Amino acid sequence: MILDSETKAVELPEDHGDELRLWLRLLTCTTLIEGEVRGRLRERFDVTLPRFDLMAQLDKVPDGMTLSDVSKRMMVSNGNVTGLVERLVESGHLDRRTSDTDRRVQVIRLTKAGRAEFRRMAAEHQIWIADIFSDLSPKDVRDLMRLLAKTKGSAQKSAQKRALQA
Amino acid sequence: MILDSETKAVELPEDHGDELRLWLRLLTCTTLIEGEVRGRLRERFDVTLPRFDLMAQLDKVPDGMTLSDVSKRMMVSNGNVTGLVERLVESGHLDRRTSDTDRRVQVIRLTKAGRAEFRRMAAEHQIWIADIFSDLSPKDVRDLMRLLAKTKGSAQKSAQKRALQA
DNA sequence: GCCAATTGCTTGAAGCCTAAAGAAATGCAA
DNA sequence: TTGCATTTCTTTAGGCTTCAAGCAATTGGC
Repeated sequence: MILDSETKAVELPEDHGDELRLWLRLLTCTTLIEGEVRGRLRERFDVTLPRFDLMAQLDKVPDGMTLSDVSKRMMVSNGNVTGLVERLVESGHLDRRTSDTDRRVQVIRLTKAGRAEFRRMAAEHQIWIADIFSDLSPKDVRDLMRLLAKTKGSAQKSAQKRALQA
Repeated sequence: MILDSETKAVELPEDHGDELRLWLRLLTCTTLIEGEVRGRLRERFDVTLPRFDLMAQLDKVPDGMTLSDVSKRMMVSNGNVTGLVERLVESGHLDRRTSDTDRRVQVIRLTKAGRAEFRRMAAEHQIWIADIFSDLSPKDVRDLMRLLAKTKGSAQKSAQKRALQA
């Protein structure tokens, strides 16, 4: 039986196994690397990965960000950020104040000590990452960057589609 | 100042920015897709991603696996699996018994209902994944598979190196 | 100015996750 | 056989994470 592309509408069971295998491999890579980074951050600096990630976001901006901004950039829920920030303020890494123009808004920044601490960690972190990817050639890295950009776009489109239906 | 490759030993600050950017992009892709899948599993089947993943592992083997096996395959801690299994046994998806030959070992399997439920979810899940990756050509998929395999190998090597030092 | 909708954040309940310590069973070597 | 190391799993403490509900402040339409 031969079918042309128009016939798709009848919903034949297509083969989607390749995409599934790709997704599982992507997930494996990320889990593996994440675990490795988490372990090194812990044993070397006694810091958790989420704390490090949050500080990384703040290091990019001198004047701080709102909790919502952090939440969007880290792609985690608002409530999650509330707790993380709480602990990092407690430990003296972060500085938090209410916005002058909008009293709902909390602006957080790295303290001087927090920034110094982060820079120290980030320097090593970058070397770990380079080591983890060291078998990849510069071309591999470029190709991966391109393909992952395409993947990201595709995933966002798909997510967008679902969001509209809901 | 010109330096040849021999001079690396003096530890010049090399440029590792590309690898870092690659890692962040990889992480973004995974987080994005994971969130999407988590949301769909929740709204469509009221199941969590870890539960689904655990059931996926068990669906591959008819005779069940030990908790340690599951733990290794899912790349999560032992204690984590203990809790997950507990809840899935409670809900009737899993069957658990102590090994006949080694009383330390717990063997878990999908129940009949659990397997049916999983198959139902997996069928849709696979379509979601295909949709999420739908902008990628077959060649893109192949290339990504290859590059991620290389990445996985590289990361494992790096992790291995660290494990030996410790 | 007033009210409804929206926005920014927090809280609470439930579950996920890790690292570390501990209990039970096994295996192996003296 | 005895004793010690190892393996398998559980427990505990602490932290991360989501979702949903809720509160407070702001915005926009009238």
